[in-house]
Amino acid sequence: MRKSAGLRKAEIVSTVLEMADQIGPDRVTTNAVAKQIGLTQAALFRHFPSKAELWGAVAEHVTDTLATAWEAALEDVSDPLERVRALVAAQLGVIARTPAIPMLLFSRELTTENEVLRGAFRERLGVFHETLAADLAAAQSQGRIAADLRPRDIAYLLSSLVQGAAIRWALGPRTTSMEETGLALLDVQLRLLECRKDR
Amino acid sequence: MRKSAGLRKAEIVSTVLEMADQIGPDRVTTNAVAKQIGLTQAALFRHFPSKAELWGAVAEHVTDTLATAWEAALEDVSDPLERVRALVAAQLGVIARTPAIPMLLFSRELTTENEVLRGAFRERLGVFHETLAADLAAAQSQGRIAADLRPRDIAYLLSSLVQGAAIRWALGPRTTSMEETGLALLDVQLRLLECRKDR
DNA sequence: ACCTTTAGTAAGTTATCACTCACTTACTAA
DNA sequence: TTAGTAAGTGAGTGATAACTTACTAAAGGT
Repeated sequence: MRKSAGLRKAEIVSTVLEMADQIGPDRVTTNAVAKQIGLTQAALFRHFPSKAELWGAVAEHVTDTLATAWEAALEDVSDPLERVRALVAAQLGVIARTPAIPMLLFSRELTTENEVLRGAFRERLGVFHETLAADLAAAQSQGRIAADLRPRDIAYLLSSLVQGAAIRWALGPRTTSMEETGLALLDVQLRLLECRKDR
Repeated sequence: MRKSAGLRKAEIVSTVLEMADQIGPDRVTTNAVAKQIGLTQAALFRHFPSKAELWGAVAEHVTDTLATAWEAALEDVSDPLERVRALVAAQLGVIARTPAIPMLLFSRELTTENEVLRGAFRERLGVFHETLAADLAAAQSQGRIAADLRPRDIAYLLSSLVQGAAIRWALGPRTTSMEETGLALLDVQLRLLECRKDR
């Protein structure tokens, strides 16, 4: 029953993420989290001095998860278009495994409440965008995609693809696999990008 | 000072929408709205029996605004690709003029709290998607876009484009015009779709 | 076996939320 | 002019949120 502080902190963070998906981020009260874990509400404040810092830990966990997934996806992949596909696939995978993320972006705790966290998230998404743009530029210099397209514009289109898939899945009945439908759309978009070469 | 019920209701709804954008949907308390308008909190309940019904009126106003904008955009436009562009542009315009919409999609009031409203919103987005898909299919039969693309997939890509632009703008510093950047991306995407014909 | 550390508890406090109700004041039509 | 109606008020209510404090008991090293 009684866990070490480190384990308990991790348990709290992951419980918050689960509940944020199930009932919405704003419904995640300290009481609800404590009950879910099987502790009293006061026990949470032994591990996190305030609810804001608890959300901070959650945000850090999410951004770390994203960064790790990108790193893993790009490992030993050097072909630019392969890297683009791997990056987008990784992003879809993390969101599918952490379905609270889309809602989190718009939650009170991470936007209105905590300007720093909002900045951190934006920065992370910026890194994603720039990485995509860099690989797209490389693909362009190899003549794999049309030269008259701006890499950043295409990167925006690909980022939007992920976000759109996530939104439809988050708001929808969640019957289909977000990862599969997202990847299918990605293939369509990548084929469009490569089309001038094909024929 | 004293307004008719119709005017007051409209004022309350538009105030809620403004404040939802400024401070986030969940921060929009009855007290805050009343103070903003210059009424007592109790006065709101003279016009709306509950806060849930107030949010219902807000959602109805938003969906009506969307439907009207689509209708206006499609009027006297028969060329399929022109219609697609007009639809997406209209969507971007409404969101730019009603910036609370993206947050609203993920707000507690319209998702966790009120399943009916959530369904209404989803249905509206579904109509948008189907309208796009129909015009894309028409463009396809005219040979304007590649025949091996599925209209619904392209419609998803275009919907995602709007959602992505809205997200970046909602989370970002809002320095640039969402409508302009969105339309620029739309042109890029439409050029990609038409490319197989061009050359 | 004992003692220090620390995870956890019980029972609060304060603030704020949506909502109510008895009452008052401003319009309007006869 | 006046009576009726509808908009608006002031002062509440109970529920629930985050957070506090004084205490308890389980680990772990010596």
